[in-house]
Amino acid sequence: MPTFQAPRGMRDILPGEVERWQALEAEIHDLAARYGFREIRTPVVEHTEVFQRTVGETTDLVEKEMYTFSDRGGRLLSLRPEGTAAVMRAFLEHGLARQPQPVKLYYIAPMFRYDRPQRGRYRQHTQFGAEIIGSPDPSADAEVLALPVRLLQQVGLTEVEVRLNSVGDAACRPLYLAALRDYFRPHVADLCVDCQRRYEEHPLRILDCKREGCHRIARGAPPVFGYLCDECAAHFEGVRAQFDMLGIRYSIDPFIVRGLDYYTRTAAEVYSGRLGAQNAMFGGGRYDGLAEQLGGPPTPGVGFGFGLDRLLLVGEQEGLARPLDRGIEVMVVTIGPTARSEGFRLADELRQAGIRTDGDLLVRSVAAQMKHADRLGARLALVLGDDELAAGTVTLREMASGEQTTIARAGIAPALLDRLRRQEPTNEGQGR
RNA sequence: GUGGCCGUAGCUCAGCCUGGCAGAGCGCCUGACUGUGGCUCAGGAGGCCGCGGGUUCAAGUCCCGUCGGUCACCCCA
Repeated sequence: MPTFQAPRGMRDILPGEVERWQALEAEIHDLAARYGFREIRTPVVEHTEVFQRTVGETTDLVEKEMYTFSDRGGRLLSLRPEGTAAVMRAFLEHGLARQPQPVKLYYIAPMFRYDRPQRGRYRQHTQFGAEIIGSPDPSADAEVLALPVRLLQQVGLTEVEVRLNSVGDAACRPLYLAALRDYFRPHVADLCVDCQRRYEEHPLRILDCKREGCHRIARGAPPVFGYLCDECAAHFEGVRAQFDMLGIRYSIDPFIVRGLDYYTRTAAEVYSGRLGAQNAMFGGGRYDGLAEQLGGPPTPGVGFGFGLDRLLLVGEQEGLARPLDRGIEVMVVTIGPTARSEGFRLADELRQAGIRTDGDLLVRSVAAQMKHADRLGARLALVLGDDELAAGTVTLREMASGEQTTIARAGIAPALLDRLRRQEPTNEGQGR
């Protein structure tokens, strides 16, 4: 038994699984570029306040899920639990408002939350997120949210439905909260303890409660739509119209509330039936007040966060195409010390020519080297012994057929390259 | 943070109920006459039975704790 394990809720991604990540990440970079998004990388750690002031003091995320510590200089820092606040911080810090507007940014980055781990919920997970900062128009909402939808379709998950809602803005939300309090007031005693607290702090969240009792009461609550101000109502209509235009399926769900305080107007989520309890694939929305909460000028923004660990879990269950691993193509097999040393030169030559090549690092017998070539899935073995050295040749063995030919040592790299690329397996050579 | 279930070799698991020498398959390594893999055969390495404590003549097996995983709650991606 190893003495150490990875920290709870965190895991190693080993060869075999890592290829899925690489393929997915490549797909995302490509998708984001096609939609005109540029990548941004921010530190894994931020000043704790960045999240406290934006995500909300009373949210679970800030209240009990952050990895917070003070560094040796006495600064209070946190591992980032989500991406949007950090991106906005960077936007403000570097004056990106002076770049051509709107600014379209995306990231693939690890997030940290001190949760109780289970399948699909990790203390370190990776999110793909994108933000459009600088446009208040509904088309911006539809355009960022199209990204995760297209990604899902692209990886083969076509049965996805976006759930949409509007949570109002600074103008109309207070009215709605008041209306909710009015509605829940006579029911407070019947709500769960959490919701009784929510009644005081954030009655919107009661709508989100999954407890049967609370849910039954919440079902009778007045829907937000009657309370949206004209601007918010128009915005919501605009987003819907854009979704229709793009042919993106969605449903209206007045119970989508989002667990982060910075959201205004648009709120969106997508779930998967394949994920058990941890079923949210992505969530997002508009956050027009976020920049001001960070001390910046009023700046509209909209974005989402997508859980890639969960996407891969679903993809695995759906049996989606497994990316080819980049195993070796050629194994150099040598006999005797002189050939062994020459074999190193040969292997390196092939590698520089672009061929995935391996050799013997254990001074093994020819049989063992051949066996190793087979285990690693090499297509060709190049046998090099005293005979070949003397003749200036190499014995080439097709592993699949066992067919052997003698070829010249000189100019071998181009010859092999041609041979390998000419009769590539049909599904190789695309999508990287 | 709450409750349930589960931790035995690198992997998948049997053994636990009913305490008595730690096992299988796969994988890994070596060999089967001189320089050739896959199939087969033979051999080998590898386990503080997650960790700690308790009960017992004796604990992988029973009890408690703890760490980790998992399911649900909660929360969320």
